[in-house]
Amino acid sequence: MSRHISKSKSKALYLYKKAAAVGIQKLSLSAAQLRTSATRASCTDSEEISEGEDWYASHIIQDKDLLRKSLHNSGTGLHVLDLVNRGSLEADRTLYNKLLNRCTQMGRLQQARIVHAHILTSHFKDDLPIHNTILNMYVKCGSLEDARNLFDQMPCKDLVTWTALISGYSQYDRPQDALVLFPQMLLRGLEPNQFTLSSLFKAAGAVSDDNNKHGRQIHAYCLKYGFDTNVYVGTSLVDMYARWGHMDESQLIFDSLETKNEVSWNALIAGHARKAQGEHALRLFWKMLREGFKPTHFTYSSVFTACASAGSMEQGKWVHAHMIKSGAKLVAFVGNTLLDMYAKSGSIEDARKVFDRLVRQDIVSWNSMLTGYAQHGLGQETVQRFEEMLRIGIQPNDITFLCVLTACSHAGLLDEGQYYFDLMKSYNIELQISHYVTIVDLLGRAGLLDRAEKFIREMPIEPTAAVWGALLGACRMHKNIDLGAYAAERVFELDPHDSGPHVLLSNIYASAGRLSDAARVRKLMKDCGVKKEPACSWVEIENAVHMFVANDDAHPQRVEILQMWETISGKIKDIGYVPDTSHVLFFVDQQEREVKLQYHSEKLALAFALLNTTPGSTIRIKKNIRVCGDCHSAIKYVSKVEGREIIVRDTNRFHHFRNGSCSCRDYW
DNA sequence: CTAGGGTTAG
Repeated sequence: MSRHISKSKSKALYLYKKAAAVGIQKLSLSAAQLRTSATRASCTDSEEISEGEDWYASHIIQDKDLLRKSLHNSGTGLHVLDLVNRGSLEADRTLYNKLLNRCTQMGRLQQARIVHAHILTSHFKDDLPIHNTILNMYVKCGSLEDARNLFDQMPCKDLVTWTALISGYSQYDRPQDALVLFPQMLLRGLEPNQFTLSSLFKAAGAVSDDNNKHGRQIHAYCLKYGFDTNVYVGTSLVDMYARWGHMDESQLIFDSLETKNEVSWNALIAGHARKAQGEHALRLFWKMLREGFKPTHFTYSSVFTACASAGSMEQGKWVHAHMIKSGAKLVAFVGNTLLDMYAKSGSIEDARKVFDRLVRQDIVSWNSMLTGYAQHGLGQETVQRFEEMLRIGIQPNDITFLCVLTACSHAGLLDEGQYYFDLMKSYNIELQISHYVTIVDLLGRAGLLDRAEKFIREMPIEPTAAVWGALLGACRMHKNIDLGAYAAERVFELDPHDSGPHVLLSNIYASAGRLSDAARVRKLMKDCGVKKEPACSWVEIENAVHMFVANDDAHPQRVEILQMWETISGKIKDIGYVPDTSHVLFFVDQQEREVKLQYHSEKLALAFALLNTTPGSTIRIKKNIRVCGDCHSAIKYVSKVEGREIIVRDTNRFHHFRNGSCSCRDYW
């Protein structure tokens, strides 16, 4: 008996080696690679292999229960192949499926290749379902190269084969590869099913080619064959249109869904959140609850993002309370968006509380927290927390450094900024254009305009419009006309459609009294068809966000708002406020200029907030462009005379006004 | 055997 075993053992080993060799060719692997795979497999699965040896020692394995028990252990269970090789075990479909599933679940590519090689020597070498499973396994292990090789080598393919590869490409961010497979599949006479279509829509949502041709064509196909009633297909359609930014169509498809689930709602809500339509996203969230759907982590994550973009902390708090009641754990993926919501809607303290309560902080949590400190102008705090992060061994990434550099720039920490820029090399972090922009900003804000220009000239990569734009901004701040005009020219060349540089340059001229040059730049901007985004401010009062544009005369409370500003304006002039008209570019007399200034949107929002909030409460205003010098000065005085804390969120930072001064120390 | 939704910067 024992002689028989040893004979069959050597024969099996010979076959296995041959099997591996055949597998090598089919898999386009070198023999060396496969040997490495095998070695690694035995290393990582060493426990199982020794366990396998024990089994071998205890004679022939025919007991199926014992086999099942072996597969219940952790690891891929690869050692059972040795038993097959030794002739102690018959490899049937179930066994191979179990091994393949195990490799898939654990994402073990090396072991997956070994099982594949083994199958090629068995009588399943031409079996279609088994090969589909192998293909799926490679996809789930993240190796689309292995998946594609196998796909190309399969003489017979069915719908599942094609769908598995299409879904692989769509999941791993190769939408074009997924989309080109579809017509090829149709040419071979195969028709898609709901699995194929939902993968294709996911892929199509990630590309926006000419008028989204691919996605729309597949949508038409889908309608023709009636697959759109499937909830997966329907949801992927909702998501596809949402990713293209076509929220009306997305909503239309959503409304037409016969069956919806929480994923459908999430796709729609996330779409609005991505487009910064926070109010809309929130309305949908409450509607989702009313209709009896249970929010998931995905939902909360999108809703907090929506609140962050809308700056609506009050509603964000309600949603937060709702999440706490639902008993959901504060995991990083959701917690990070919650943290960001508090930071962006003005409460760095609450953001910090969320950070401390997270189940586990990841790199995004740290980055969000640092960004929060940086945007609130807390430069020292940012640097300290960053140092703490390094001390406890958290590996920073490119975004971390961007936060820290931005913080240094905004807080005027010149030396620290340069030090951290150099430090990036020792953390092996690739310097990106945004890091260079921040350094130009850092030098420029500090008034070192020549050094900033020299830095740009010596950059190892080609400067972009953003780099010159940072220099231009610094020139405006320090009123350097010549260099500013030069920087502006570079920006016009590199990005002719941005209104920012035109506005900045005309501001530079205007503040130097060169009003005809200012007007010339304005005219140039108009002639080139460059459009300036209208300036707006928002303020949240009792769960509703109110919007204001400059010189708003359509507002229902218009008269009261203007009266309120008159009163305030008088009060702050009494304690020293002098309207600064240099930020206004119109050819008007002094009196009229002052009128224009008074109606800047943040002033209207502030007056409205003073009318509609209780005395002493904090006022939070959001702006879509930078606050002008005059408004900044006026708000400082208002914070003093009214005894209010006023928090203004700019496009890139926060201003905390309290008792006559601002957290930015007039440096922004 | 094959399918859909979520985070940080600028």
